Parts: sequence; C-alpha cells; structure tokens
Amino acid sequence: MSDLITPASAPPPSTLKVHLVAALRDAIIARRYKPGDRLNESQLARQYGVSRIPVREALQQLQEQGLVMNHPRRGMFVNILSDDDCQKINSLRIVLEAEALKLCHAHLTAEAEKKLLALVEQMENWHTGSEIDAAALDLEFHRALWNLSGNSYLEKTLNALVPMLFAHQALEYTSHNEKLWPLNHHRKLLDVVLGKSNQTPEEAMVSHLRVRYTNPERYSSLAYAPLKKQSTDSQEH
Amino acid sequence: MSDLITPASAPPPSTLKVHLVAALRDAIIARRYKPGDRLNESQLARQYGVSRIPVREALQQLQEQGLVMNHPRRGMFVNILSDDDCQKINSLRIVLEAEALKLCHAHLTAEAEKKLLALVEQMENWHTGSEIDAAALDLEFHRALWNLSGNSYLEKTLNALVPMLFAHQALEYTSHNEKLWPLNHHRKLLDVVLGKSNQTPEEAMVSHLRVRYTNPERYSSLAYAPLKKQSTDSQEH
DNA sequence: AGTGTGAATACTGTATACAGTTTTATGATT
DNA sequence: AATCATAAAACTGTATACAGTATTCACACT
Repeated sequence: MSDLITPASAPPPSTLKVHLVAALRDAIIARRYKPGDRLNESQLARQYGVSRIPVREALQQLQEQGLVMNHPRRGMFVNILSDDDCQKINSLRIVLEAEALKLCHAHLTAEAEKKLLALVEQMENWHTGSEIDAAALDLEFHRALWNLSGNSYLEKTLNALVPMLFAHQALEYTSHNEKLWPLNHHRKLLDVVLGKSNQTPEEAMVSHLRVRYTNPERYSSLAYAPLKKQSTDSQEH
Repeated sequence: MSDLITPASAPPPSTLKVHLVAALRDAIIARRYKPGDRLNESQLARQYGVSRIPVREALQQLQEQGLVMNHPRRGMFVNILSDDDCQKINSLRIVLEAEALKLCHAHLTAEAEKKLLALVEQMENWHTGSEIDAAALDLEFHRALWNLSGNSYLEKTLNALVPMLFAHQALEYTSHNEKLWPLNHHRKLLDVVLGKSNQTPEEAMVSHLRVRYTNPERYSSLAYAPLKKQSTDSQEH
C-alpha cells in the first residue's frame, strides 16, 4: 500500500519553480525590481542557470498573486498600482487583518507569544538600519499574526494582498518620530492578542493601518513604454 | 509612441492557457471533475488538442486558486477540502461578502439593479432544472454583487475562495422548502443593496451564509490512492 | 535634423524531446 | 494464494526547438 499521502516529514521534493517564485517575490518586495520593470524570461533563465520553462511558471504564479502583470505577447512587468489600487487593497487588508487579530487569541501559545514579543522588541529597538530591513520585520510580524489566526485561507489571502503594498513601498519607515513610527504600533497589536488591551481588534487594526496612499515617483520610468534595455543594476546573483 | 497601454477595446490577444483555465475551472465547479480526481497533463492535452505546456500552465493557475493540488512528481489532483476547510473558507467568505455588500450601495446603477433583479426573479421562479444550474445562478448573482462592490481586489479574492465551496457541492439546492431554499434568500440581499432592508449587510450575509458543512461521500474513491485508470465518463469535448 | 518605412532582431507562446522518478505490471519465492 | 523483488511503462519536471508577433535599428526621404 505504501504511503497514500506524502508524510509531513518527507524531504520536500522541491522544484526549480518554487525556488524561483521565492527569489523573484523577495526581489520584488525588496524593490530590487521596481513597479514597471520588465522581467525578461531568457535573461532571468540565464541569471538563475535554468531554462525558460520554470521561469515562466514562476512568473505566472506571481502574476496570480498580483505582483507582476502580463501583457500578452509583450512580456511580464512588475505590477503598477495606482493610489486608488493601494487604497482598495489596504481597506481590504484592514478587514482581513482585523479578522485575523480576532482569531489569534484563541490559538495563542506560550511559544507564539514569545516569538511575537521578540519581534516587537526587535522593532522597538530598531534605530539604525535600512528601510528594507524595517519592512522585512514589519511583514514578518504580520505574517506571524496571520499564521496564529489558525485560518490558513485567511493567511493565504493576506499573503496575496499585502506583499503588493510592500512592493510599492506603500509604507514609510523614515520618520523616526516615536508616535508615528509604524514599527512602534506593533506592541499594541500584541496587547490585543494577549487580551491586555481595551481596544477591539478592529479598532487596533484600523488605527494601525488606516493611512493615505500618495505615490511619489516610485515607478520605473520605463513602465509599459516601448521596451528598452533596462538598467542593469537591478540584477542579482 | 503608439499605445503605451493596450486599449480596452482591443481584441483580447488570448492564449491557449486562458481558455484552458476557464474550461477546467468550469468543469471542476460543475463537478464534472470531482475532488480527488487526477488531472493528467498528457490526457488533457490530447483532449483539447494542444501540447502539455499550456495545460500545465492552466493547472498551475488553478492550483494558485485552490481548485487543484499538486503532489510533486505525482501530478495534479482536484483539491479535497475537509469539513474544517469548508468552515474556514466560509467564515472568511462571510466577512468578505459582508464587506462587498456594504460597498455595493454606493455604486448602484439602474442598470445594475435591473440585472440583479432579473437574476433574483429567475431564481425565485426556479422550480425545475438541475442542481448544477441552480448553483450556476447562485454564483452568478454573488459575482454580480462582488463586481458591484467596486473593489476589484475584493472581487478577485472572493473569486479565489468561493469556487472552492462550489467545487465541493458545499451548498445544497435540493430542499425546495420555501423558507430554507438558498435561492430564495437573494432578494433579501438585494433589498440591502437597495437600502430597503432594516438588516445590516453583516446580518443579512451571516443569515444567508452561516451553514454547517458536513461532507457526504463527495470525493472520488481514488483520492490520492495509487493511480488507476479513472472513470472516463468525466471527460468532455 | 526629424520623420516614416522596411529589414533585422528579440521575445513570447507553444510544441517536441529528454531525464529521472513514480506507478504499474510481471514473475519468482514461500 | 499472498508477498516481495524486479522490469516495464507512464508521467512529471525541465530543456531545447520552432513559429509568429512585437520591438528595434538602419536608412531613405523631406
């Protein structure tokens, strides 16, 4: 009979595609590729030392996640979101993160509490370092909350929405003003999870996430334009 | 200069993949392929008269949408959801559909109202016909609401969640008991959109969608089992 | 110099080919 | 007859090849 279901402990029989998805998504979230940049299949295939097929498959998965956009027979581009798009995504994010926060309390473990607290303190003590790293910490904290919600579909949905905002640098970590610094908000969210806050999950999440989106010139100047050799400094590996 | 952005009126330069995605998704939602069924790339390629590549790409897009599941190096299977999975998806659906319903009122047009009303009446007069068709009408009505919400990301998210429930026949249309018949609920939702209800969007959506999920034997008996020639009557075209 | 036209190039979408793994079938052993 | 081992077949993941379209470049024309 053997194993009908692959045992959870089995070595994950990974494929090139999953590695490429992770690498490309991280590169887009970290803004090494910027909105509007063209993603050339052959070039990426050369960079990663694989054929075009797994690159194509990875790009199509990212397209489904909203990070890149396909123009048929023209190619894949890092997606461009308007201010309005960001607002829409963010309002949806608020609803979903509030729901997640609501569910967290029931699934709280000592281990999870410890991890969240460590992240909060790491963020509070953040005074030097790049904006990218601040974003990475921010995302990691929220992902931990999504995971703690215990609803994997909620988690997956948020993972398909929020990275779009990060890819657009929709959050700013430059103002170290103590009151406004987004990283300082996270302890309040943790307090809600721990039941040590008098705010409802909705209130806490709204006050954390309700921001306006006004795009600076975040986009590649080549966006959707006739394709030219793009800046080569956005490469990696 | 020409067109920097493909004009909306342009003939959609479609690909084989998008046709396959639509065909396969419809087949899964209509339960011509059932949860647990194996989807063989070569076989589908032959059926549709194309090569394996566009079939693979279509299946991977459906995987991202949760309708099929990949077992690395084993193949794609129509996804199987446990009762618990259905509960989680449904609770998320309620939150999202309530949000959509809330947003609809602001975007209401005479044209949209006419379309929704037509669908409601079509459903109320539904007395004969298959369960599949009832499900199709149900889904069409809800999709119209999602679209009317004006938030394309909300729409896309719901389109990635709700079809999973339909693929599992999680809704039953067999009880023609007037009070319980789900198709009869839709007028109440429309009333909320029109502002003619004293229910809040949340209340209306909760009472419409809060159901329990208990799976009958909805699954293919071959689910995840050593692969055998599967029943050939689930083919099409 | 700027603009328009056509050839050359590059790229995507799809088909075919190949390698390694998984599944199935076959046959030996008890 | 049932179980285990081995060989054959089938399938996925990936690479390569090809066709058609989009883009770029070069050159003529004004």
